[in-house]
Amino acid sequence: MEHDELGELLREAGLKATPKRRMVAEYLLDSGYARAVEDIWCHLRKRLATLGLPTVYRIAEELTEIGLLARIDVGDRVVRYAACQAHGTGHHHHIVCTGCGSVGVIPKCGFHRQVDALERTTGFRISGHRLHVEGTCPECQRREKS
Amino acid sequence: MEHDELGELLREAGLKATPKRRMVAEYLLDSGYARAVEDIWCHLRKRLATLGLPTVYRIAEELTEIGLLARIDVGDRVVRYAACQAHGTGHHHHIVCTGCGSVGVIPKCGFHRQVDALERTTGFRISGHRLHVEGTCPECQRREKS
DNA sequence: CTGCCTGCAAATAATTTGCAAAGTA
DNA sequence: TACTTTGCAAATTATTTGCAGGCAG
Repeated sequence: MEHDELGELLREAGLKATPKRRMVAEYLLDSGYARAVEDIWCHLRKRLATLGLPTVYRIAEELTEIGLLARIDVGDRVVRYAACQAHGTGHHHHIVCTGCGSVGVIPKCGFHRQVDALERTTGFRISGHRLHVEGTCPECQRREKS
Repeated sequence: MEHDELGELLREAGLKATPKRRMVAEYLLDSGYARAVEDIWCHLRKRLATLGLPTVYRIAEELTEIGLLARIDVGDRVVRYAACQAHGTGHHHHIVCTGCGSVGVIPKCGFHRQVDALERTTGFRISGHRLHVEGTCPECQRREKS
């Protein structure tokens, strides 16, 4: 038997490697898109009819907690999840296609360089930040031209 | 009579300068805090019992549309609104105190310098971004020490 | 006076929770 | 076996909508 990477990741995090957790993780890892919980559920239900919506909510949160997924907030008040391709590589942000929801990685974040100056000018002690970038992915650009 | 700045702003935007719109705007302009719609409503209702919650929702959105308020998204799924102190001064972001909700301005945003490089490396055409910074405001820092 | 504003009541819609049954290690 | 995970049904909660009456310009 080969290295069951996903299973190990889950168990290391103290989660049991159940089929449903695997399904959700694998679906998003393969897809490369940010998906609403309901979308994930609709898709996976075709394979496994007994999958419950609350379960998908719970799993998505757990997988986000352990860094496997990223919460993507497009601004409608629907939380989406995407495979965090930069899982384990440290601080980074995501760029999301407004057309199709595909997600890219922004590996370097220049913001930390501004933090000192900002703390001085605002008086705030800065504890964290979140950058949301949107645009059009290469594929959707191609589609536009036609 | 003096310059009714707020009234003018509203009318210029094509909105009637009604007392309720003024109340919401003035409350947030004075407060300096990010407030959930329900908080705004609870506060203003003491003065004006007939104020409806849906009205506050509508007004907050309108005032955001015209740039007077800013939508603040703390990550719980409750939309908050704050006076946009940098109203009219162009692109900027906000820093929000996790303790009390007070809001500061981040006048300069270094992100545009990264856009070109990022478009090249990701292939995305970038159309916009949103930076959310959190921290502890000076007052809450003082309070912590005691 | 005319059309924009607003209150109220009710509808949505996403997400959460309780609990008993089922599955993993 | 012991503890985690999950399904289902129902509850929550923020936000939205429809519509009749009210108010600013």
